[in-house]
Amino acid sequence: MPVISAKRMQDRADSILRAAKTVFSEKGYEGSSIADIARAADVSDGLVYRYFRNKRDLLYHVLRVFYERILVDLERSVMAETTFEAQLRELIRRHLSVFVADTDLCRLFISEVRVASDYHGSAIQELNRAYTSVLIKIVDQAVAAGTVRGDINPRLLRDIIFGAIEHRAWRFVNSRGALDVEETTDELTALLTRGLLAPPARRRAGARAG
Amino acid sequence: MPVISAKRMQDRADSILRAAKTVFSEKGYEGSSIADIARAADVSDGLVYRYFRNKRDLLYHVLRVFYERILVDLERSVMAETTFEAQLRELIRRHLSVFVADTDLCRLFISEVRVASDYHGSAIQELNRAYTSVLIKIVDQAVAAGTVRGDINPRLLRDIIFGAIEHRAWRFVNSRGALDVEETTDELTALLTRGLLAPPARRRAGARAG
Amino acid sequence: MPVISAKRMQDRADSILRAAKTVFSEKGYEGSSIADIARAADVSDGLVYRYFRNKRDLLYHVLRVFYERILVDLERSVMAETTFEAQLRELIRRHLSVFVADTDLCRLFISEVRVASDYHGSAIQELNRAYTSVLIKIVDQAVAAGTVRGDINPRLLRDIIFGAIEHRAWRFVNSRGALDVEETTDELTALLTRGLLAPPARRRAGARAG
Amino acid sequence: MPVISAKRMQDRADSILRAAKTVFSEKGYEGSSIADIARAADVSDGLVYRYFRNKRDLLYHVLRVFYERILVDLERSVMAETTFEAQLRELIRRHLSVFVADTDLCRLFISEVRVASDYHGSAIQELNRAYTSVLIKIVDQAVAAGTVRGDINPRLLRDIIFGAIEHRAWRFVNSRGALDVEETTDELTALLTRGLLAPPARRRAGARAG
DNA sequence: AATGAATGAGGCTTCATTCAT
DNA sequence: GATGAATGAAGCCTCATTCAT
Repeated sequence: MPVISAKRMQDRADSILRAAKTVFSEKGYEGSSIADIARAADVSDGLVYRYFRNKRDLLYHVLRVFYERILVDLERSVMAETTFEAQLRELIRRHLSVFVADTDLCRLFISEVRVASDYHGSAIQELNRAYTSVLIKIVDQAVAAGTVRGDINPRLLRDIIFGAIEHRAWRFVNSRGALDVEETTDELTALLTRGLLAPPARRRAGARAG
Repeated sequence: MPVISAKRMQDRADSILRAAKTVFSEKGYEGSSIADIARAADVSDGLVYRYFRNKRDLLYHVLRVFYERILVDLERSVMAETTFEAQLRELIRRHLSVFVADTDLCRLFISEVRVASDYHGSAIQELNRAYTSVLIKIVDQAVAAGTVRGDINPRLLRDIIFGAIEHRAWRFVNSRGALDVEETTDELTALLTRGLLAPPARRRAGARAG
Repeated sequence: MPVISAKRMQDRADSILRAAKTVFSEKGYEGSSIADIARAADVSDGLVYRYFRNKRDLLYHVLRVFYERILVDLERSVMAETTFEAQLRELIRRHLSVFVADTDLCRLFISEVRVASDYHGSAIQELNRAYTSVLIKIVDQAVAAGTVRGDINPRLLRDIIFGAIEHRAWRFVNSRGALDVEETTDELTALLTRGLLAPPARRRAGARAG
Repeated sequence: MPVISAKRMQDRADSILRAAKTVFSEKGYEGSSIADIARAADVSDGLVYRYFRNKRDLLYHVLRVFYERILVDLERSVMAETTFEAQLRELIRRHLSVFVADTDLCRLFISEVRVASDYHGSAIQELNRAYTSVLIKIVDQAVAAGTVRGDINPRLLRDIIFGAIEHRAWRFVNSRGALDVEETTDELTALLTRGLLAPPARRRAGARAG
């Protein structure tokens, strides 16, 4: 017989988690204090420790919830597309959207977790792996189908795409500018699929004549 | 007449800067204390404040020196190449090398500075801009020369390249694996120039016949 | 009509008391938390406060039970001996055995209670008095019988004996060595009854002659 | 060039040490906070940590100073006596005096340190050993000289004497009664040297005739 | 009667920064 | 110019105790 209902407890935990998400996002991990979070959750300092082992644990839960949210439907919606290019475009669009919608959490992840010594091999890394594995999968399929060149290293490609998006989104976000998700998606997809180089001269023959 | 010579002052400042670089690199910004740095520089705590406004200022100076170092010759050595692809390859190689050689400083930059609210518009950002502008320049030239497709957005390309390298290098660095600079340079250059997609079928016809 | 039977209440109290004994013994008073004890007793934190006023009260009850246990039969078994020396030996043996068997409780008593400001005049002190009074009694009888010198101060003797045993046992206990109860009993009894000094020379002369 | 004179620093350290001695003595180790001690020393909390590694270190320094003080001249003054009995008496007197004069420190030692897991093998234990070794020495000499019975175990005797005194003094101290050092010294010395038992009857015959 | 969630004070310790020397 | 002693504000976390359920 719990003293308060399970729902009430869940609410409390959620409330602390939400508060932590907000505070961490705004002030960074080191810059946030448990007292800040407790105050934001309208809860006593001590209660935070009933629901989370310590400050670090709280951070991980925040990021776990985040990852679980962005993972939902990712694979399904990407695989719903039929061509490699459409799949790639969908993945890029979704990932850009995450950055636009959850900039602060992305920053948190980048600046506090990926850097951390305990990241390698952690549950968070596992979620990250699950997230990026969707890309690996579509590239493998496309290589098998002959759509994508066989000398492509899927893991390098993964780093290119996620690194590029992260960088791109970050810049916009921090310069407080707006990122046009659709346009960026198109440009990035085009660049990746077709490459930088102009087509061979014979196809441009007409242009040369002009 | 200064009580100590200007040269001696410069030596002191350098010594503190060097110490700060080491300590920050090893322990991160929050993890380092002024006392740590002063001890490493064989100087009193108080003296640090004569040369640098505060801990944050010290960090910025460390990164400034770092940037100035990696900027040296960058433009010259890239422009020394004659084709766009060679220029791109050179830029990628150099940037990958920076990550490999100065992992800790890169981490410092990524986790402590780019995140900071005072980064936008700062002197550090200016250096970053100077660093990345080399890429913009070679792309603009290549577009003008018709080597690179005219619909390429040079700023997007910049984010792709630097984002990709950062991501790639970071992964290797944190998984304690070795990053093969030459191989990664080749793969990344190839991917960016030629794109992901396999050439049109008619070009493969010959191969198929073989 | 109580909601639970008196017996059940007693069981609960006993269970808490047993848990407290274990936990206090293992971790010391300050090192133990009510939560520790409640968990060990398989009971809620709050219930502890229904049976005991507070943490301190719990400690006193633990020690009370301890004292009551070691008091049982003490007087009877000591008085069953017929000579003073045998009575003294029995008392020493039993007290040494308590230290060996219940080291942790003894430590608890020494370090947490005897020191406490509320000890003087407390129920625990009363039990301690009852315990040590057995010694006073046999000494008084032996003095009356002429077996023990009349100038002996029984209270000083009491402190000597209990202090000596405590000291001796403590040393062994903390150095993780084994204390030989029988040997220590013999030596201590001999020393106390016969004193330190060698017999006068003239008595040794005869011995030497014999 | 120290910022403040060495003397000033020593004064600070002494002042903190004195404050710690007082506060620990009054409230026990666990009951004292660094803030209490800093306030008593009229110093900031942080300064305590410049002079002492941590709270425990502070406790050990307090006890070290104490031991060094009571060790001074102990051996010299005991060995100045010529007979075993006089030496023993001197040792007992001095030790009783320590308890009377420094009750609180004795309590501190007994309740906080001897109990501690880090006592065994510590510097404090070494000081304790030095202190008690004086007794071992005079007993060994007396045994060699034939004054003390050869079957006496000097280490057992040490525990008897120090245990007895500790117990005796403790009781008085805590009952706020006054301990008569001279009287207790005499009684304890007599008891230990001559033993409890009345002399054989034939020797009392003469006394009876007297 | 029993629970255990909730409180909130308080503990130890660190450290950026200042300023008397 | 240089020192490093001194400050004091936080920070994280624990836990005895209470009280709504």
